[in-house]
Amino acid sequence: MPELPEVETVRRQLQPLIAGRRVTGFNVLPGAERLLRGRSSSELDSLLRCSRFTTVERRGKYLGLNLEDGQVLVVHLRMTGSLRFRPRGYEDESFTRAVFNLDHGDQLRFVDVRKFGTIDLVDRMEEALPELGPEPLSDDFTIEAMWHALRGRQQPIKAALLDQRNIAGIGNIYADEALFLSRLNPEAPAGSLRPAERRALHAAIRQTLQDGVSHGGASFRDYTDVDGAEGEQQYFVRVFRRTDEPCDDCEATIRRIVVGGRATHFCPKCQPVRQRTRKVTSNRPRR
DNA sequence: CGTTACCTGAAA
DNA sequence: TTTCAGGTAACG
Repeated sequence: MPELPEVETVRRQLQPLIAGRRVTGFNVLPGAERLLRGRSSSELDSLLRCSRFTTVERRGKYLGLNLEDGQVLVVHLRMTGSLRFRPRGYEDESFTRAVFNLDHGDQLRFVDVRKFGTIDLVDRMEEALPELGPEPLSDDFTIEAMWHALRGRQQPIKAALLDQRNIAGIGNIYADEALFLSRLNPEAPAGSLRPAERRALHAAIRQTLQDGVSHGGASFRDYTDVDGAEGEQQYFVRVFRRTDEPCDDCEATIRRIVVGGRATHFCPKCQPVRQRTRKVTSNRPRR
């Protein structure tokens, strides 16, 4: 569920809370063993015990919790996961799947209704990451870098934005929002964008992700921050989950279709289908 | 490329 | 009761 802005919100909150804190124990609750992807709770417990957290990094939708001995705890929240920092004596919470006990009795809890989330412990963060495209909020995410990731692709632009190998961190909310802001039809072939459209999309991606971070992420259902609080970005969306509501800009009715297997929301008047004027000539091989 | 599976609860 | 869900990997 959480996308780049939600994960970045967690990163920013978590780092000052756990930096310098020592792990006194770790355990996965019964029925959630898959979270560790084949490793055992006791194995992780012995590897983590007595180590101190330092900084927290983010790459796409992945969090990297660095430990002073060089290990990195790589966490992916998937659809419903959340990391919660809870002080000593805080009440138990439903759907807690794993607990990091910290010094002074505080806990870092991994709460995840659907149990899709993952936790890996590695020596370098990259070891736990799949192939990921550029960071859309970094300085090197230029229009050219974006186009390099999209050119030659026949797939719908919506699907291309969701593919983490193209650009890291965009999910269903921010893909729909970025396409609305740039007035692009979600089904337009990714490789068909003209220069003006590329510029618009690039600006829209950065704008919508930055807005999401500014508002502490979007809580449509399960997302909460490190304190269990909701974000505010859901109050600012232009199309996401606003099916049958009037468009803010033109009053046309927002539609919901399925693109690349995902619910897709758009304004048919602001984001019309355009005639292709430029053929896709090459398919860039993916390594 | 699109579809299915992974899980569980909330909403329709 | 059925459908749907901020994600991704594994299918065909």
